[in-house]
Amino acid sequence: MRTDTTFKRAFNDMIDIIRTFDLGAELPSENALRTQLGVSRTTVRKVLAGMSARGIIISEAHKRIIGERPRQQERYPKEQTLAISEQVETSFMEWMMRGDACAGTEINETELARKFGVATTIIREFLNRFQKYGLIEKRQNAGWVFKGFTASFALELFEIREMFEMRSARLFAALPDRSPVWKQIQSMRAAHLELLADIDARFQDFSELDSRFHRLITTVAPNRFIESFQDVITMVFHYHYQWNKRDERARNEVAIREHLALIEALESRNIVLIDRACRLHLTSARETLLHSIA
Amino acid sequence: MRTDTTFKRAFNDMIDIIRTFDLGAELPSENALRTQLGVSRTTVRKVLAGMSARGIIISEAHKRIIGERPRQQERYPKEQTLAISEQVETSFMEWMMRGDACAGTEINETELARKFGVATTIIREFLNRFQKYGLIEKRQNAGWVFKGFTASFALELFEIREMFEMRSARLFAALPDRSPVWKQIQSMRAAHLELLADIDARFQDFSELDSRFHRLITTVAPNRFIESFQDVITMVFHYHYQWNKRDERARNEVAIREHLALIEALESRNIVLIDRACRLHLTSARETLLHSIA
DNA sequence: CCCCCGTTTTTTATACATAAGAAACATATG
DNA sequence: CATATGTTTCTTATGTATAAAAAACGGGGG
Repeated sequence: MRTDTTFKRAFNDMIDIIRTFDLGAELPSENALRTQLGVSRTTVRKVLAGMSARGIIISEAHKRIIGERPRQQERYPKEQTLAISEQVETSFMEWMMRGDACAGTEINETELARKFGVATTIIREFLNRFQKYGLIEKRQNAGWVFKGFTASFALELFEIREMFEMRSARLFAALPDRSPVWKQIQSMRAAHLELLADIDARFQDFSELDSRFHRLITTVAPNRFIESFQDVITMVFHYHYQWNKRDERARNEVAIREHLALIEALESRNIVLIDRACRLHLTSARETLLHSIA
Repeated sequence: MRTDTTFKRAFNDMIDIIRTFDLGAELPSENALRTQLGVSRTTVRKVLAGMSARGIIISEAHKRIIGERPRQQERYPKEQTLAISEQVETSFMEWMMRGDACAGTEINETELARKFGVATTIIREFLNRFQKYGLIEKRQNAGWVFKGFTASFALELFEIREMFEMRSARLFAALPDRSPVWKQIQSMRAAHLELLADIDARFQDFSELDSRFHRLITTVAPNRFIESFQDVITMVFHYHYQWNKRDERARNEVAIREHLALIEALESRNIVLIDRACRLHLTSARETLLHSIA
């Protein structure tokens, strides 16, 4: 049966919303909450009911009042807020990256389902979606093969990445001054500088910033296929570097500086500079990845 | 429960194999047949059993002999040899291309399952795989949206296609004389000329040749992401033009001539010529597609 | 030993069931 | 009559079941 992760996530989010109100304040309408929480009204009502039962909310005639400040410990644990399909992703990545799997390993749906403690349906669905990352391949009537997180995977990945990103970066040169992107680039630079200033403590935050930066660059001229490919890159970096922490701090610092150089080049509108900065960064990122695979 | 399409397909294939033997001849071993038919030995045995039951094969002590020439009418009909998941693909494409769906249409798993007469599981699996074509998008907990077979879809598709194909075509310039690809290019040219000579009767064969040609070009430097993108292109052309037959003959003839020009350019090894021929063909293909969408 | 075939065990493809969640409908209240 | 809440209906996420297909096992001959 379906898990109630949506409810639990909404419940947790609701705690945060309630904390912005004073005790005794009246809550917004169900519909307003629905929009804020990004779930259906059905779920909102379930959350409200749960909070009423705990005394956090008191339902009076035609209104709901905050009766008690919710405590953080009432939150549902993170794991329970993730749909099974999301948990499977993590489990699978871990299985893969941990090195339990080398190139050519056969992937057995039943076995994975057992190992992860989920239904086979979920595994199939996951594998079908995961196929797009280019790491597994289906064989008719006979399961899947893991193709390996190999050097050639990295090279093929970066060949495409280079095409896509150079294409987007070049488009910056022709971007009008009034484009809102320049503002976003500005705040992107600020975010990079901030992170750099506190690099020793926060170097782990880079991964997410990296993804955001590269996605920003590609948004200048949206293309669904390029955006979909960004998912591949994000996945690779997110999970791969989660299991390969070597030189993480240094690696990220270098990348930040390269990003800053690229930002400067973009702002110069000089296509030669843009090209150079972009290629420099991509080459360096590729070498780093290759290095960590070997 | 699982359908026996594998068996039926193998059965049909087996008829063809048997027809290459004389009456009374001894059949190859189960293992040999397994390789020829591309199925498991379990299925081979089922096929053999079925043929024995029909008197086509006579099992004697430690050997099997052909007792009767199988008739074509004993073949299972084509539909019964397609896995449900394959049939769903066709049904879905038809539903989409017929125009039952316009941009923004919400796709309802349950409804599709009912409409196509299959289990919801299959529909979900299909949609998950189909996602990569960029025509549908998933919304959390709320089904899918059809984004429409629109002009912007075609433009985005061709932007990528151009990057990929120009990249591969350019690589030809540096290809050594002894590369086996040149031979394949030669026979590709022959196939084009043949088709052109008989264009009035065979213009419908172009679609498949087109796909093979473009795939050949990309094989010079294999990249799993580019290959996967070829699937998108193949799908688009295959199904779209199945529902848009306008000017089909003329359209295909133009494309064949463009292919021949590109082949010549490739063989010249002159990067400028290659570039021009490649771009010319892609531009023309794009315009044709755009034209047929409008 | 190595290939062939009969048998048994596993795994995949597909159907079906059901609680959670979304959406639609209905009613009430200002 | 517009908006908020109560109720009903429909859809999705996930688990379970099972026949078909694949793979593994095992005994005989050459």
